[in-house]
Formats: sequence, C-alpha cells, structure tokens
Amino acid sequence: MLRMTNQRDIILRELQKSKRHLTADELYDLVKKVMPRISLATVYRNLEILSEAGMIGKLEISGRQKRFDYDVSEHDHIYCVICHKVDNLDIAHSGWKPEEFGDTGGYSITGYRLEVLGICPECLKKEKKKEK
Amino acid sequence: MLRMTNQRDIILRELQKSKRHLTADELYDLVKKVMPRISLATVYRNLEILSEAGMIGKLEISGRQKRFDYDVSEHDHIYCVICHKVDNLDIAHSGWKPEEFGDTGGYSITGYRLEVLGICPECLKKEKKKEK
DNA sequence: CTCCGTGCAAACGATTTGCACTATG
DNA sequence: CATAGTGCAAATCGTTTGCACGGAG
Repeated sequence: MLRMTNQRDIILRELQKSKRHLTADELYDLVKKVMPRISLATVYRNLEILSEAGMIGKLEISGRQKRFDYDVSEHDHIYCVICHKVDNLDIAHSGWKPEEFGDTGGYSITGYRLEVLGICPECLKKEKKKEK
Repeated sequence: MLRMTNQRDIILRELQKSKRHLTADELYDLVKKVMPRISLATVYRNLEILSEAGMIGKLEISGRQKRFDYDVSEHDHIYCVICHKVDNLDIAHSGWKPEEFGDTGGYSITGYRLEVLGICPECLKKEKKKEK
C-alpha cells in the first residue's frame, strides 16, 4: 500500500501550492528548495504513483513533456503554442458523451482528449512588441 | 526548393501505400525493404519536410511517438489505448469554431486537437479471449 | 558546379531502471 | 523487521545534429 513518505508529501504539496501545470523537472526545482537531496527519479516515480492513485492528474500534451495537474476534477486544457504553458479550460464543451461520436469503426470508446491551442496573454503582449 | 530525391519519393509513396498512421521507425522498416541503405535520420528529416510542405500530416498524439498521416484533409483521430494504433475519425464534430470556446482566459485561439480514445476491434477481440 | 540531401555516428532531452541503502508502517 | 521507497548513475527511447560525401537541378 501507499506509504506517505516525506518526499511524496512535499511533491504533492508543492504541486498543489503552485496552482500550475508543471513538468517533472519544473517541480523538481521547486521541491529541491525544500529538500535539496531529492533526486529527479524520485519526482518522476512519485508523480506516476500519485497520478495512478488519482491524487493528481497527468497531462499528456501532444509531443511534449508530460505535465501534472493539481486539479483532479474533469476539465480540458488550453495551451500556448509559443511558451507551452498549460491552463485549465473551464467552459463546458456541451455534453460530449462517448456515444455521440457516431460511427467509430468498431472501436469501443473509453474517452477523449480535447486540447485547445492558442497564444497566452503574456505571449500575445510579446508578439505585439516585436511587431513594432 | 524541394528536390524530389529517390528516398523522399519512396518514403512518401510507402506511407500513402500503407494507408496507415505510421511512426518514423515503422515507416523506416517498410522503406528499408525497397532501399536497404537508407538511414533512419533521412526518414525523420523527410517526414518533417513533407509535413511542412503539406504533403503529409503530422500527428502528435499525447505522450507518444509521432505518427504521420497519408491523408492531408482535415479530420480528427481515434486511437487504441491498448495497441496504440491510430485511425481516422470521419464524423463531423458539428461546427467547432475557435470562437465557440467561450472564455479562454485571454488566450487567442489558434486551433484545437481532438483525440478520441478507445479500444480497437482487434484488441477488443483479444480482451474477450482473456476473460474466458 | 552548386548546394540540398544523404548516411553515419554521436549528441540530445525526457524518462526509466538496476542497485545497494534507508526508513515507513 | 519486511518491504516500499530512495538516491545515484547508467540505460533507454525517440529524435536531432555535425560532418564529410554524393547527386539533383
């Protein structure tokens, strides 16, 4: 069963405190400030275990590093194509149920992933500056 | 400008012939049968170039290897959570336009990616056998 | 002939793993 | 005190890159 070790506890707490969607190494940097001798492997291992246990979410954004989500409730994500930041998307994408996908070529549907792509406010600002 | 080399031509042709969503190394194996001395790097380079040129599609399925699409027309994908095969999803997800995502926290929307997850017919069959 | 493209091997970034040690329950 | 978890370094996986050579335009 799940032992609540010091490192596991700190990893979980730091992720929740950040209120962001961090990559393993970003979180590693944060956690090191509290527990300098922790190893990156431990961070990876625990993020995997915590997400398996449903205590955090795992975000597999297309073709990039995994990110981990402090918010376990169901929601989609938007991410910035420039800085790769990820944010929660709160809007309801009005009632998508597996059954609504119609003919799926014999697949049994288990879920879906919606990723909205865009440019975040910060990067929009920077883009405008460049134009000048 | 784009030189049509022998390797480029074969890579493109083999992908189209396969009618599947292949990874670079799957395609490499196919192409090697026709041109044994081709290198994996060349396959990667050309897939990148061909997708840039809009002659094939690039699929960045969450957290996995990239796959390349013989079909350039706009469509979403479904993929098998067991064998990781990817198929086209032809159904219209009725009129999604960037503007319809509502409040996006100041992001300027550039697109979205919809991935439906499921179990493919082949894997469903295998699962049933296991149950016995 | 001029470069773009190639093959090869080495480099790379993200993640995982084998191992001997440590500490939780 | 059993065994899950740790730190470290090395391994792995997918992908990219530097370089000298080769071939398309």
